[in-house]
Amino acid sequence: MAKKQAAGRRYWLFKSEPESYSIDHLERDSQTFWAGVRNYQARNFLRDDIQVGDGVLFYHSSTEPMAIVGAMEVVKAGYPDHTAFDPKDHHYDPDSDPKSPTWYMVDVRFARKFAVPLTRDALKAQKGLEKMVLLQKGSRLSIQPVTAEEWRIIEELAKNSGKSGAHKG
DNA sequence: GCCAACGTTGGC
DNA sequence: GCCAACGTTGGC
Repeated sequence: MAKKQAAGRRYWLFKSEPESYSIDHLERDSQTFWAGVRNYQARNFLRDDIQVGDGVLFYHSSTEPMAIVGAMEVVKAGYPDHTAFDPKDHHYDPDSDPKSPTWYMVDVRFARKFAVPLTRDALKAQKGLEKMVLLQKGSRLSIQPVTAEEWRIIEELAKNSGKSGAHKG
């Protein structure tokens, strides 16, 4: 029981630059493998912690506006990132041996796109999200944990901004 | 476009 | 095993 705790659903946030892969790409594809993560801390989450059924927030980074734009669900837990083995792939890593892979990925499916993106500024202004990894100064983790409480607040925000968006103001 | 924060590499 | 140099991330 060391590895698979029977704990409940857990929550995460994945970053992506929308120019390379956006929520709209995911909606089009409906499912994808989240490849190309080349950071050990993020790798550990992918390999060891992220489980089928976990909820994942989709964050658009390095864009205007930076925002959480929707949600996904994990449909396959950590397995070797094959893009590391392909010399033609942008994420090729000659040090990753297929017999003992360095890098891992998970599969996610599109759950929903928020009616209104929850911008970084809005998140920063939101009570209860002060400790979000995303909002910590200098945080560069592209795969990061989200607490159940943070998830709840964000779901609520998404729901409410969706409503008010209909009648502006 | 700038640059601070961070992670990785490599000389010693 | 330290740490300076370097490359990258990503907010601003």
